[in-house]
Amino acid sequence: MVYNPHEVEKKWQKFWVENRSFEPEENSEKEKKYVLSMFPYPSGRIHMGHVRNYTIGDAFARHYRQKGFNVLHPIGWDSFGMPAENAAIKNRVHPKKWTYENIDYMRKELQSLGLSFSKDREFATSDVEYTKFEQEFIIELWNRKILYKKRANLNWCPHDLTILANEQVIDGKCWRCDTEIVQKEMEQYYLRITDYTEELLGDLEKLPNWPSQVRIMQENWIGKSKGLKFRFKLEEKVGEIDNFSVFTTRPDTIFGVTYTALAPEHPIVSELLDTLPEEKRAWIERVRNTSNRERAMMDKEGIELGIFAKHPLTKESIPVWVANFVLIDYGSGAVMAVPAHDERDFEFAEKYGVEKVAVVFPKSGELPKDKAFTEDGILQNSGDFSGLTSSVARESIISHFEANALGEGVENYKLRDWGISRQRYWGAPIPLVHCDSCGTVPETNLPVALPDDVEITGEGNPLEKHPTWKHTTCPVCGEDAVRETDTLDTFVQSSWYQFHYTAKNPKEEAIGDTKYWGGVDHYIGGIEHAILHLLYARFFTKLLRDMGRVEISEPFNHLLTQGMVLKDGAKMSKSKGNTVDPDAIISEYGADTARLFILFTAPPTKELEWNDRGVDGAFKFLKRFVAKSENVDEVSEIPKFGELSKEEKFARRKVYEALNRADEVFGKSHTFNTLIAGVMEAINGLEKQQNRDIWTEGYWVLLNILEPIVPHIATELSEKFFGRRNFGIISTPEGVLEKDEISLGVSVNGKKRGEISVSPDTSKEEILKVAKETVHKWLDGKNIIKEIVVPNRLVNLVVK
RNA sequence: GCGGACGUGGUGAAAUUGGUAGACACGCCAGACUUAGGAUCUGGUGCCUCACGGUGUGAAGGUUCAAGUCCUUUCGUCCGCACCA
Repeated sequence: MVYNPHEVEKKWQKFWVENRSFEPEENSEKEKKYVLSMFPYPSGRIHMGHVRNYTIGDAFARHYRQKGFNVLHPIGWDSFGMPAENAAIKNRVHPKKWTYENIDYMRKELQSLGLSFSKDREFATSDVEYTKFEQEFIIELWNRKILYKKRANLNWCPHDLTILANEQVIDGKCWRCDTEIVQKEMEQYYLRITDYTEELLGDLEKLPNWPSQVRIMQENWIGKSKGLKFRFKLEEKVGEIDNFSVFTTRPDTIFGVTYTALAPEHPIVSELLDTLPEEKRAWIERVRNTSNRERAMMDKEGIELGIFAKHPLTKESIPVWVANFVLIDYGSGAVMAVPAHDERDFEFAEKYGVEKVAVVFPKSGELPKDKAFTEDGILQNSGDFSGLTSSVARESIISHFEANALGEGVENYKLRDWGISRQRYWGAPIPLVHCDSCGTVPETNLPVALPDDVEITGEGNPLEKHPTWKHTTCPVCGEDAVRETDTLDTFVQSSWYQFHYTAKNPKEEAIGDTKYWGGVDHYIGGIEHAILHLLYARFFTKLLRDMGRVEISEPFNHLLTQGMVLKDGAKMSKSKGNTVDPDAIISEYGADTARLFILFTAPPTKELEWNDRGVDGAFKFLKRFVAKSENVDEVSEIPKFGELSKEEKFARRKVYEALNRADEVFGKSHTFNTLIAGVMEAINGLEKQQNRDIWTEGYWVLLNILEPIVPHIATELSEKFFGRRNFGIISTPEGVLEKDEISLGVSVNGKKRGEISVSPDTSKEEILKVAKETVHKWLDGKNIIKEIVVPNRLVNLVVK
């Protein structure tokens, strides 16, 4: 038989579509498996990263179907977002048209890979039905006060009249028009993710099947730190304000405070602004207009406000500064500064000649002169706390503050509330209406759909500029009112899409039977989503749970983060010109070759270096495998065997070892490369013998193993020889894995000196006898002082 | 700076978790069969050595009968976060 991938692949892809082969069963008694690869953004064409992502997921899905599970393996489209608007600007094509044409094209591309997706459950997040369900959630979140409005500083491009995300600001300039970005205070919508901080942090421990790397990244992102929060009383009131609070993780250094510093946005600064000399005011304004990211690159700078606060313990007078390194949205936007024990404070104090007071000293050695001593040590010059170690002092000082009502031990987090409004057209409208008499109220007539007749120029928000869209009536009082023109961050859509797939009709139901389908059993995607998407989806799951919509707290039971696909050592990208087009590979070699290469070349979590020769090797393997079918007979069950030769037994053993490895690989290690290697070993074993029954049995089993990996050719061969009866659970015959003879390495003093072959039931004494004969040359004239026999492994003789 | 991962042949990688290092492939070498086929098949292939043998998992130590695997130090590569008080 000659391998003709294109014919075979076309045939089975057609068959699968016509037979609706991959729809999950309803009301099934079977155990479920939910396999999901992260859905793609419909950018136009699939790339090798997609091929890898969906091949891995498909292998899981097909494996579990064979094992008798009811498998949900869906696909959808993350179809809102900026690229559609950029395409609209560049090519004067409507975002909707561009998006849905891309989806149609990419759907065909994915189909050509033979992926076993449910057709019924496919949807795009820009579908108006999806928008409607999402808006219902958003309104409930608004009513529950999880969604709220607040003013905040944002990156504003004065030319394009739009807010930019941090990653769209390049060197302080707009990525599109190169205009200097300013910070603009605007009203934005936020989701109160900080209400769930502790749960998001604590539940990471309930995710043992997530890579620890991802859990650690989320933990760092949440950024919990423990410390002391206390107030500095101002010596004179500023307006109505007579104090400000600070947070420190180093209460043990509190006697070393020589100044305090406020963020430029701090209320005290705003209150004093008009009274300050022109140059100081200008400096504050300038820093306020600088993004956090840029502030981080600036030198430490500040100005003295001319006001003083009282140290809570020493009662000394402490000057109050404004500094560019103090962030308004962490802690309370103010810090106590200890230049002797903090690098930033040190740098600042050096620059402005502020005094440094050392209060923590190293347990051994000298205090450094040219830098801050930031490690723990022993306290001195610290009143009653002198002599304590830093860690003890931290506890005692916090207790002292609490006992005297001066402050309290608190936990602080880096995680901020999630800003979800975007001033863009191609997104889900926030379904709120602003009414002069009723305030901001939810729209009752959902969905709030996007208007089609828009002009997209990149300047301003097209919804804002639309002549009629935003004008509506108040759903409460019926008077004229204005729609919210912000749309939702696209991460909102991808935070709950995994539940939408459980709906058997995605147009009618937001969420289906999650009692049955529960969380995703295998979630596969790129490590680049380690924080944002995966954190937001975890958050949204908890929200939906609290709204009574799902029964679970975590959406993804098992997470597999795939490595990147590289070419010539670098990530494939158009700008580098090192891309490999999946369509070209499929038309040259077929989908099965592409799938086999991708799974064989590297374990899925590692980077995969694309290698044309390797692809060729995968193709050759399939060709050779198909050619070997000449040794196989058509049967409807596995042949039975009597006495077998050594080679025949070896071949059978290799075949069943591969079968057992399949369970290990799909269930635990996910190293498909070793599974394929096992299949290759089995074929090499089969080739060393001529028994047609052994070949037939081997083919029966190996096709079963290979079907999740190379489904088209495996199904074709299975149909031809076995009527596809071999796609199910195959048990391992008793004794087939046993060896007649085992080989043991023989070492003397840990160095390998020989090898022996014995039958597995050979006694330890006999093994030692043979071993000693084999390596007698190394034993002559020496005394054996220890004999170690490791069953099935080796013999080690220790001599002197 | 902080956090994490990883260093094994010419290349991609294995190694049942402390037990015969380099499975399985790619490449390369030799041969066979062919005559234009994406060829195929057989054998060989860590390094040094004609060989006996020696040596070998980034480097250096250590623990152990035994270390790619555990510990210490060190060098290098990659990733994430980064003025978080």
